[in-house]
Amino acid sequence: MKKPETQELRTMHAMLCQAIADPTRIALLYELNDGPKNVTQLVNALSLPQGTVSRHLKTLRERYLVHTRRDGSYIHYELADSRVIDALDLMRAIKSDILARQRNLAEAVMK
Amino acid sequence: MKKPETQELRTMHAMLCQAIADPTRIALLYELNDGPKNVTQLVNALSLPQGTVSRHLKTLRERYLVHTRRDGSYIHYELADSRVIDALDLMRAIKSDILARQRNLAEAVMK
DNA sequence: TTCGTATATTCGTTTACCCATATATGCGAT
DNA sequence: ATCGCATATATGGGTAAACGAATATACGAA
Repeated sequence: MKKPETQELRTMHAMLCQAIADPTRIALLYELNDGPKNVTQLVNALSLPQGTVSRHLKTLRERYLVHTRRDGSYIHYELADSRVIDALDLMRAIKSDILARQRNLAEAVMK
Repeated sequence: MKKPETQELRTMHAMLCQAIADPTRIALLYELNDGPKNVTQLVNALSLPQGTVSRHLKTLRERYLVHTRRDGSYIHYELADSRVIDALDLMRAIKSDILARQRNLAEAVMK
């Protein structure tokens, strides 16, 4: 009864995951989780070159994880689906557990 | 009160996400979600070259998303943390919604 | 020891991504 | 039209990661 995902669907799945597989884009997504922001605000918040921010926003846009709303000369970006934050939080929790386990291991070795 | 993640932590976060950003590894993780399997079983399940499977398993191992148990000449792989499946499911749900929206859009244009 | 199966790794190549810098475009104001 | 700011994209270079094919290692059985 379990139908296998086609290769194409899995590739799309992977492309979506790839979108969140970069430190800058992770930071951008969390920033946008606080509310819509324009590019300049994101540049200031992350202290990154404007070109870099725009490039990563393009990646997120192309994968439909953010969308834009023009307001005069500003373009406001916002999260398209807050579940991406849930997914990021899950991965972050996994990471924290891995780190905690390694810390415990290190302590055990020290004694 | 919100402490910013260090760059290093965010990089680790991204490395974990990168681990799930490949179609083959996604397939491997879902396979392992059904229960532990050895490499040959995974090779047969996914119809991929053994070298390819081993290489991707190494990636997952290095990031602590799977762990191994040797049993005679077999090495059984199992999920280290089932939350990674939850994260993958979230991303898959997001993907499905994107596809549905595009289908609706296409239909609307047709009429 | 040798053989056969299971798993891992190496090699060479290609593809894809990241960054920084520079340049281009879009829009409001003058 | 031009100026200035906001945003986007193009270019070039470095690095990482993907693949197939081949080879190496680990283990059990004989």
